[in-house]
Amino acid sequence: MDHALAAQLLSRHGIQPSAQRRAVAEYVLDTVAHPSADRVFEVVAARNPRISRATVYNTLNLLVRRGLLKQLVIAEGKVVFDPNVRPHHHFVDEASGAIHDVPWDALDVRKVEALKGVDVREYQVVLRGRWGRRG
Amino acid sequence: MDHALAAQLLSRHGIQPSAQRRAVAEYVLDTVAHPSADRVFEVVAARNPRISRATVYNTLNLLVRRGLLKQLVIAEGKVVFDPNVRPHHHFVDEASGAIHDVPWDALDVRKVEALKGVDVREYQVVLRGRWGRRG
DNA sequence: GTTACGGTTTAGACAGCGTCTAATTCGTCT
DNA sequence: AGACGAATTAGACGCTGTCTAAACCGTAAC
Repeated sequence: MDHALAAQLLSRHGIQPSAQRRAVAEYVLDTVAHPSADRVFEVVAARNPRISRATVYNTLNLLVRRGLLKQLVIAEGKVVFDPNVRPHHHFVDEASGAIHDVPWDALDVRKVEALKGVDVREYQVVLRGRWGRRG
Repeated sequence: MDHALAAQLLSRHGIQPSAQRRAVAEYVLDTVAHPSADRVFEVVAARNPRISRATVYNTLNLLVRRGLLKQLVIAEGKVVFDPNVRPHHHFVDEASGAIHDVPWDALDVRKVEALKGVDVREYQVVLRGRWGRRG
């Protein structure tokens, strides 16, 4: 994602597009790698040494609050981020730990509405196994 | 769960039933609270002060390896344990963070076998929302 | 009963993730 | 240039989890 588009997106969501926030946004809003916060810090700091860990964490949490990013609790020991904020499922490769998106329509979940006594705000299927094999 | 039954279960799975392991098993194999490792340590240490954090972690990992317990990566920042090792789904209460089991048959997931190029070893639906409301 | 042995437990050091704070820097407006 | 609020920074801190080396069992042999 380029500089100008990142700034545009931030502004449109009420976030002041500082240089550091643009740098974070350029990477994290345009990846399918589901990076952790520390991974984002590594990548962004490599390009732009003038950024601190705290700023990366603050910016990521801000992007989540503003709906540009979604937090996933799927990987052990850390939270990862996904710029795809539309409903979809996730596949976790057990060998590599890599997380892959599975389109919403690829699976069919029924009877969610039939659950009694609960208010479901969102749901997803989390699959684990091996990715990239003859299925 | 009582002393004798815990010892029996451990032995049956090839685990020497020491006093510390029995104490951990008595609690964690008979709860629906989905406790974290540190929570297990708190509860067990309160009853039996002669146990260390390392032993609790070691015992929990051992129970997982032996199939008596399942690890869940659902809560932020920590792993939780579930003595229900049969397939089932999970509901996360967003207000309290509490995790509830949802029976396998309560939901119906279709088209998993139709996924191409993957080898699915297991899957579950993770729901988030409010538990205990008129649904 | 004491010796020896393998397995278990222990305290504490250590590393990674994430938050917080106080001080500094930045951008803008005057 | 000066002043102000917002953003950023380094580092301290707390929690989760693993590792290590030493101490501690329990049992079997003498």
